[in-house]
Amino acid sequence: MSNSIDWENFLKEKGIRVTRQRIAILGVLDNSSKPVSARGIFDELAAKYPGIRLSTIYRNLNHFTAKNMVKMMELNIEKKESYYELKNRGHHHHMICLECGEILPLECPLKNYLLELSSETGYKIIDHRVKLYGLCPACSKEEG
Amino acid sequence: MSNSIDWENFLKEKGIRVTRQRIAILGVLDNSSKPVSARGIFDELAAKYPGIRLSTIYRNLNHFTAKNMVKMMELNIEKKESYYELKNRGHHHHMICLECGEILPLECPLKNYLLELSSETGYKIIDHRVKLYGLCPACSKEEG
DNA sequence: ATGCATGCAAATTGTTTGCACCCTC
DNA sequence: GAGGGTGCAAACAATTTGCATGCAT
Repeated sequence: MSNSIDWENFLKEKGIRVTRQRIAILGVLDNSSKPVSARGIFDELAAKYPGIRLSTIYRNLNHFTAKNMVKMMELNIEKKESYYELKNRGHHHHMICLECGEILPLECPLKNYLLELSSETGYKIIDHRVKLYGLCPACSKEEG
Repeated sequence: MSNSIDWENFLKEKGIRVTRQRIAILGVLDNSSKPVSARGIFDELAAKYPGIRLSTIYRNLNHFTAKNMVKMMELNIEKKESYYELKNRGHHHHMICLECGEILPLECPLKNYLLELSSETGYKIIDHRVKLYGLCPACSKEEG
């Protein structure tokens, strides 16, 4: 909700060309408390930016991902749609309610485990994903 | 590698109609030490079952997933392709080498964490996914 | 002025669906 | 013989790509 971020400078500092569309996309990502899909971003922008195309969204999301500004993830077990989140929120994971879709951020429970595992196996662990699926208190009540 | 599993009976016991294709698909899953994609299964079967179609593979994988016989997952960060694994291997996770694609099964490090989290938050945790990405010892050497 | 970014449309890829026919129970 | 399963083709959905033009540097 940091309505005031100076995306123009943010992009300039990263050496990325400043365009209306890029600022708009970053704005949507920043305004959302949970990860958003490309289509989700598109839907929010379509009104204000009549000409905007999904390919533009995708191209920029890929660009941002490569520049390590956003993180791509799949939130649903079955859906093939990807979701994106600004990386400035710090490392965390998600718990998703299978019923209502609520998304809860979680602190990473693997810190120590990764260190141990790395030294045990000789693997250099670069990235990891953790997702929990379940029913939030409200929805689990309804189920009985 | 349990070449001897009696899939016919296996299916019958589950109340699932026995077909050549289903037995073949289960065979491929069982013979593979790592998760396989629908296309992967198709490629292995195309020779022996000339008429077989990807839609048959998908339909059956969905069926098996619904019957809780296999588990669907995405192995690659970027790829949208789903992978499938027999559930008879027990609960575990995967570490994937980003360089050579080697897949290592991992014991679940979250058992206690999930219990705690569940009682702390009131969430009923139904399922979860953990994936680690990195470089296996061999590949990390090459990178320097 | 140069080159990267965008709009637009068409191509790709993974997966699903409709329908007629076939096979299992 | 009845209903589910399969082959085949066509539909879908998410994402990518080619190309001409437009805009940021």
